[in-house]
Amino acid sequence: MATIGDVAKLAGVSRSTVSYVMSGKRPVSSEVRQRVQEVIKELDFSPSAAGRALATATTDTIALLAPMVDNAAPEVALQFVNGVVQAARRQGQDVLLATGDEAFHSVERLVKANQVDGFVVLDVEERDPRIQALRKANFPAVLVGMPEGVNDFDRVDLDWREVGLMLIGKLAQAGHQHICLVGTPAAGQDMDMTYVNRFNDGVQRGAQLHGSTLVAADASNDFLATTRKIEELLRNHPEVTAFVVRHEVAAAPLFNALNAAGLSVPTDVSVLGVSLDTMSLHSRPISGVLNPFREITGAAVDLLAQRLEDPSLRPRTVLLQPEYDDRGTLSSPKH
Amino acid sequence: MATIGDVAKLAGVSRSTVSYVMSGKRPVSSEVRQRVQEVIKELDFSPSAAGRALATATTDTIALLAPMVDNAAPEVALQFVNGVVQAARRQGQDVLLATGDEAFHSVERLVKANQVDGFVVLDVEERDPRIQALRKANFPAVLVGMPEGVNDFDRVDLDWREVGLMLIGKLAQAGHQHICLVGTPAAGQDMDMTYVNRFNDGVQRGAQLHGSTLVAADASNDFLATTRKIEELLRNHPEVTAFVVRHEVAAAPLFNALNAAGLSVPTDVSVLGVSLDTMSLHSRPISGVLNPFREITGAAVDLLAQRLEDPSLRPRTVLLQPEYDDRGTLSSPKH
DNA sequence: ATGAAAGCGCTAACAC
DNA sequence: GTGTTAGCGCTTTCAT
Repeated sequence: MATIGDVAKLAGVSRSTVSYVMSGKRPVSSEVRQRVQEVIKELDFSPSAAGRALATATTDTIALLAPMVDNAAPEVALQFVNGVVQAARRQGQDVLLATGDEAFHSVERLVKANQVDGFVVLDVEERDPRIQALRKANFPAVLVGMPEGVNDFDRVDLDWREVGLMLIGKLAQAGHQHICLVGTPAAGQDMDMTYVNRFNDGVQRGAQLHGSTLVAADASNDFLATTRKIEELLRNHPEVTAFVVRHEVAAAPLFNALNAAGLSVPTDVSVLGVSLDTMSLHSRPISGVLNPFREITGAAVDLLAQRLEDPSLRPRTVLLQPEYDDRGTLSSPKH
Repeated sequence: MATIGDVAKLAGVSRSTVSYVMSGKRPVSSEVRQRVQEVIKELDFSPSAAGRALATATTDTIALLAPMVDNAAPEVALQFVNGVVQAARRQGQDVLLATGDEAFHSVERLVKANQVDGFVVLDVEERDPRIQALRKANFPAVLVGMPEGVNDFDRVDLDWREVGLMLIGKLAQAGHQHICLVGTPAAGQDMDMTYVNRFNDGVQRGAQLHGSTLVAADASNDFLATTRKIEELLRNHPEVTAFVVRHEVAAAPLFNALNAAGLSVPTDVSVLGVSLDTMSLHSRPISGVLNPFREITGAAVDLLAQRLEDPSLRPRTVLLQPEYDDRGTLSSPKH
């Protein structure tokens, strides 16, 4: 590979001039610029990342910490990962991916080796150990999620509380009194995800506001087990006329159980929830809100990029508001 | 951050000695080694990735090219990405992730900037442009997939032809004559994925061997559309007694259609396919083969690591053999 | 067994 | 507007 020295020699200028032509950080006469650019093309030169990193103490790479806990919906996780990568490239950044345990343990390592300029933290939990590590390292980072009382980091998320309120509100408005929430905090390891609490908060508050009665059905990533849970609930709570799912994963077993019980949607019962896309892979589409993963990841990367530009920025929180999306799974209950 | 110079000074040795203590590339007296290691601990020193990269022309980072085409099953894609990352860490490598268009266009960029040591290529297609780019760059790479006639790269994949043969064989053995293949090559953009052709090959060959009659039903990532396709097929081909799905994504709409038609599995019809895990998220588990994503990604990263050690290695192909997994969705057809 | 010094490729402060 | 040069942090050859 050609180096900046090769370019300089062939163009008959100094290496710094080549550097300045590329960065534009100081004026270069147009003839020289022209000539240098030609040589760069000719030699197919592109600066070595390592050389640049060493000189600037900057890598143009961000780390993406994505635990991808088993319990979370894999299709959702993938969209977030993909969204971050796409957004990062738009900012001229590459993405170093850490998953599983590494997502939790690599902060120190990456910081100490100066391998990345900043972090995007996915699946943030309350009292997340990564927050401590990041704080200690005093390194640019943005959290996707809203751990309580953490106001020294940039945070981005969907306003899950508002989602809960909205969904219950819609159901109450349609006349539903007895609502089943599929996927309770007790359901799995994702109970510590910040969004779960906020969503449940919104749901509780909505029920309080509208005088709805709530019952819960556990959901897991086991189709059959979840189906059984819901069938059990249908037996024990025949008064339930509506279901709310926190995400699409629970939709397939829910429809499966409803089907088996001979209940049709929305004639007999209504189903609302958060889905990933307008098109559904694993069940019929449900009314409710679309997860704005593109907006979330875009905002996260933008916040991080701004912070890299100006580290003194004070922390900001972006709370995206949900929009209701009608897919025909909501109607008024029969009497 | 401390540098190697700080360590050297504090330990009263030269920088090279510190370097050699870390690398073990030349003997160091145990007293000196001891002392140096203490200081390293004390200063919490860890070598700068950039400095090391510049000196060694090595980054300890591999690029993961994961197009994540819309059509592919996202949960499958995620497992592959995760698998590669985990395996890479075991080899002491970090992973730079490129998705979408970037997965196709970043090869030159990453190679020229010397940002990575090698590539893992996911979702390989026949006549994949990345193969050309990689060949031109003459850079270490391993393909997950088996493009025909490409024998100058390491390749790893499940033996999809054998999968097709096995599934049809199982069905034929149970007495099924009329089999529906859900998700044909015509179904989507994934028609160029190398595994699709090989799977279909195996299925065709199996049908030929056992004298089975095949019909095809298109599957897409639209639940409702796929459901309709299958319902249509059930009407037009009442003789069909068994279904084969290429992956779980098609299972949910298939069961949905079967349900609606009042057909139960395996009493009325049998269902076989490739699933991701023993536990199913979106439908009841199906008999067939489990996608050995962990073995595939592990082998891919191992091959790459070996090639990084010794670039002169001649290209190898690893074809993992499928194992049959019984989940109770296969039985003999009624007469 | 250890040290001195060159060099990896780049940027930027300092000349002019 | 351009060139010279020091230096980023590390590895490794050459001396001793």
